[in-house]
Amino acid sequence: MAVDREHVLRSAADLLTRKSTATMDEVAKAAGISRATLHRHFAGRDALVRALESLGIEECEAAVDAARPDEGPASDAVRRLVRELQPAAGLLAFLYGESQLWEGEPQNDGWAHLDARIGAVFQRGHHSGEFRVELTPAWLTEALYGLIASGAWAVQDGRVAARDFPTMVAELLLGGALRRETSHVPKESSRDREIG
Amino acid sequence: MAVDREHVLRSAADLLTRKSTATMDEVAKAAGISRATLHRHFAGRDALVRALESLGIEECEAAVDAARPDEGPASDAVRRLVRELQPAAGLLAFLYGESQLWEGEPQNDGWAHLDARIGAVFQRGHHSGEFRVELTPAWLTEALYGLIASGAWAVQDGRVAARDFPTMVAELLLGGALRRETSHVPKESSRDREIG
DNA sequence: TAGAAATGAGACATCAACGTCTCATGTGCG
DNA sequence: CGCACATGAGACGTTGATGTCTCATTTCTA
Repeated sequence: MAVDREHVLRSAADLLTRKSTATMDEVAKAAGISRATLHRHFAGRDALVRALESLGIEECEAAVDAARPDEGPASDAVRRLVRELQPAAGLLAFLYGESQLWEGEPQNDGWAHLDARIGAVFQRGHHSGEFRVELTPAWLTEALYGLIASGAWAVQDGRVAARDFPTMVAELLLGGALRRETSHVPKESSRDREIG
Repeated sequence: MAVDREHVLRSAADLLTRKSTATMDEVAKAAGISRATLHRHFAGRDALVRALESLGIEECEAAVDAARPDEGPASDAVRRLVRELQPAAGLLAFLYGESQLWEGEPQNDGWAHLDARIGAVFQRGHHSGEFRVELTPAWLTEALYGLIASGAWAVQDGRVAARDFPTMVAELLLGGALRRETSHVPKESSRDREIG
């Protein structure tokens, strides 16, 4: 009976990832509930997007936690990060596009916290000498979001296989960020394969 | 008297890059004309976006031409390409986001032509052994668009300096695509500096 | 200069999405 | 069983953007 708020948000995320301009009616239908009920749980479109924003931040924070960003080489941390972020990639792509519209509005500062955590990984890579200093942490963070969004869309349109997503994103990003002498990009250490 | 169609399109591109949901009224104001006149030149919002699409394709094609994609090392071709594409980056970012909405609609197949030309550069890099084969040309092309869009937004929000745009985008992209033994990224050859 | 053409300003109807509301139905719980 | 509550369906008014139209004004041109 009681609507599963989580399920509604997941459905909305799925739909809005594919069609960011979807109607409240479409969102409701996608979740299998009526528009009235949708409005009972989310005061309006804004409230829904805010909720999705919170969900996205939660998922990303959880992904960063799971990626153990402070452990081992920064490059491995980035690989883990991309892998952990993949489930949230679609939602992230939607929110990344949406964020271009919030001009001066009081946006959720959860993003700032997330940016800082991710930026710290790149910064760590700089200090350890793993990453090239020409590319700033801020830009690498931005590029990570951008590549994840591009990857999510490419997967959705069938231009990239879902199973290749982590490799495509992480190896492209790292190749640019990683300073290394050899052309061989190491496989992920076996320790990092327990999940994938 | 006669409205400068080019100027209207430029203004619209500038505005829509910053605010993709801008109203026809806002577009008109940004171009310094009345909404009525805007409608006289572009039958509606769709027509305007179509025109912007054509403009974007034109500019990209011109940029690819100017980048001499078949000359010299593929990596240098990519650097030239990014540099030539920078002026169109904002428009490209808008259209890239917009393209996520056209599901099955008959989109301008000028994009296919452009994709093919850009993809060919990466393919050339694969065949010559410059680029890593793990990253497909299709993905590299997608990533190029994504990074240009990310770069355009980062510049607009002041997170990246405009003058650093070509370096940030090209070096990140190439570092991932380029197979090289040394960590030193070569400066652009002096031949390529005549424009920048 | 006079006519033709283009523009600006604004009125107007239309339409789609929104948000609110009501009422009947169905489900869970005491 | 009977009550309370959540839902579904749909009506309703509102809003914002769109597209069309008119008319006075300005600008170009013959």
